Amino acid sequence: MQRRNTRQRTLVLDAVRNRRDHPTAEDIYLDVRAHDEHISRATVYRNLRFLEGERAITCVKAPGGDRFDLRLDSHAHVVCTSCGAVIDAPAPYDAAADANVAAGTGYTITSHSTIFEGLCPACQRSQQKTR
Amino acid sequence: MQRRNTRQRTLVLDAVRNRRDHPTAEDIYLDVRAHDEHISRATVYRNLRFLEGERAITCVKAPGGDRFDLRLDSHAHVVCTSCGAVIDAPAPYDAAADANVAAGTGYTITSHSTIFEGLCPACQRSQQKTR
DNA sequence: ATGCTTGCAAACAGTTTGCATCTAA
DNA sequence: TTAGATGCAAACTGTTTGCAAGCAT
Repeated sequence: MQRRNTRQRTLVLDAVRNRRDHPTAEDIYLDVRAHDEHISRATVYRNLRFLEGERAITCVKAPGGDRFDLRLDSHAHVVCTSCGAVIDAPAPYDAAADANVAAGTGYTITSHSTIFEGLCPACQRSQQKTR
Repeated sequence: MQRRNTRQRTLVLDAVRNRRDHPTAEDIYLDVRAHDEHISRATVYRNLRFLEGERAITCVKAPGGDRFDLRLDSHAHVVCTSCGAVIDAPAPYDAAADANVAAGTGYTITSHSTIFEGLCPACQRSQQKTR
């Protein structure tokens, strides 16, 4: 299998690179559309999966759909339960936990992911107004 | 709003109670179907969400769909990347992490969930055979 | 020239919803 | 009696796939 550098593939990778806010596949699609009016959603999805497989990007499984990220190291995320915003969490990766769970379950653990849930500052403010 | 104890609602709750393996909505639907040939998928989904809202059950966001659980305390899970099995992880809930992330981000953190990924013992064996 | 990639549309999985009917309280 | 609950089918969201045509190598 040969990797080909198509214009579309480059556009998708660049779109992920140009964002720091964990975009959804749809976000990337819209960004790429701004550069190429004819690219299809299928191509964007295929390339996101392809780049994920190549470990050029990673994906975060958030409620409401996958989010993509340039960061390659495992790290936790915070999701706003109101607006859906996703940011990196300032929490260290606990590698020892993987070993402990492996020992306790018999599973082979490759990694773990942690998602914190809460309200982002903006949504905290707008909820105060409402009440 | 009044909560009504319909036969269907009871069947759904009982079905979750009778399983210890984090069933999907479809699993529950099939179990309930065994007792009532005419119950609809919509009713099962509605009742799962309803019971979740009442905090009678919890749901785990696993790849491939939500999994339901009788346990009400926050706890980590292990997902087999090959067969999709979900089990409870023998890992303590780190409440201090919530406070740390809240302090570091300005978010109000309500909780976090951790999902370990790896291969269950059965899939480890079958992968060895294949190679 | 070869075969990986694309665009399109259709298929798909999981879940939710509109609506007329039914039923628990 | 009546508001909440059901069953059915259709809608919906996010994502994947079959296929003929296109393009990187």
